[in-house]
Amino acid sequence: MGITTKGRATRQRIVEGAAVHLRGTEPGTLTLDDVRAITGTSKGQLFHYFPGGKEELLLAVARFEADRVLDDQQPHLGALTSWAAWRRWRDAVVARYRAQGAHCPLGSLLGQVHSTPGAAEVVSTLLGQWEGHLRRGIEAMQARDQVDPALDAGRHAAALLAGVQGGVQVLRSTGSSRHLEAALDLGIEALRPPRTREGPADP
Amino acid sequence: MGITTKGRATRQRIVEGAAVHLRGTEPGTLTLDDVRAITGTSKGQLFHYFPGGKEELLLAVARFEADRVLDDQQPHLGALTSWAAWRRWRDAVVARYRAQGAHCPLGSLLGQVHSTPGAAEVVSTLLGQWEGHLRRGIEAMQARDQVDPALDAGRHAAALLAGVQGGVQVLRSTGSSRHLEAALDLGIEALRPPRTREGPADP
DNA sequence: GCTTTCCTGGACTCGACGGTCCAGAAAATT
DNA sequence: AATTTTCTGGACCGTCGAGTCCAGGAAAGC
Repeated sequence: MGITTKGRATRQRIVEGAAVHLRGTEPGTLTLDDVRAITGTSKGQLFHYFPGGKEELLLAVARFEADRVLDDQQPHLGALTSWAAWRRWRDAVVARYRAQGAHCPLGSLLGQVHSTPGAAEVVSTLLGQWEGHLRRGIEAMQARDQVDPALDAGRHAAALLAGVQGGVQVLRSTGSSRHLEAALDLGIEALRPPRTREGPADP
Repeated sequence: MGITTKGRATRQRIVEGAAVHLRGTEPGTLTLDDVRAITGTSKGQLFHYFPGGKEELLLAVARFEADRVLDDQQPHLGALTSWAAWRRWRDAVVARYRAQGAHCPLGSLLGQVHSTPGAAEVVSTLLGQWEGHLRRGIEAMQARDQVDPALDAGRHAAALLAGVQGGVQVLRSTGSSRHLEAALDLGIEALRPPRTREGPADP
């Protein structure tokens, strides 16, 4: 009564293989036979590890990809304590989504495993964590007197997150990162004090 | 050699019926038999009017819905010439997407008929028109000295559009309009002159 | 070493769904 | 009224893909 090391490895191989395939094609076109072919497994194994079938597998992939989304923005996202850090984060986001072009795992998941119970939870968690990082970043800047303390960190974090999400969506549709960059730049700009737009120097 | 009035009506009935169904369910679950059932038509008619099959039908629905998106924001979106008009537009957007909750036609289309040739064009056109309205609105405000003429209208329009798109996406996922409202409010706020945050009075 | 549990492979079922076909009704055209 | 075109209904087909089943191989436990 337990799971062997070999079993764990196979399960992991399935999830990662499916994730890779999902990154290269439209979601919804993914078939279990695709997964079989890519990961070198059999139907038996698929249903052995994911008794809930395709939906359970997709949800596992969703969790896997959700983790990657924030990881790819680290270490910048976790330490937004200077204007330079914000700049690096902004560049990392643009670079990441430019690179992946038409396929945002989050977007794919949002569009695909939408109405299931656990799926909404995965998305909510991801968005919540993302926004939390941004909010704490803004608060850190406020604590350092580089951002007006009267500014509502929660609102700005929410707006910034929305801008990034929308920018990525437009990027996926049109291939241009113009909106993403505009949303990021103006969103960050809005944090700077209105009087001295350059703000205190960054060591 | 021509199309009869009856034919036109049937075609329209098919498109609208499919659109209604698409608004109430996940896209991708739509089957031709669903459309048949809803619109009271037969397979023969479906392929008579849409020889390209499901894809052509979906594309027709996409165009139909894309028109609705901007129409629903009128007349506000077409005349953003005062702060009050911006406010009305903002309220209209929030109300519209709150009401439709989990199903944004644009979002559905983005996620569904993604990779086809004409689909990208529909989305690009819609986004382009939307952004154009916003840009002209900002320029109109600049012409009236209510917005700093040095401000880059194109960039702000792009960022605002991204914020709306992302806000709607979050709304679809979490059910909360917090992000959408934050993105709209802060995006519009960013247009106001920094010195006099209240701006000239609105007659 | 023997038993029990876990792991793997693949053949098979079965339903769903897109798409085809054609015959006949309804309009339009002459 | 005859004829041609368009419209409509529905039976039919082929495929594809999710999920089942079970038999045999590998580990783990005793």
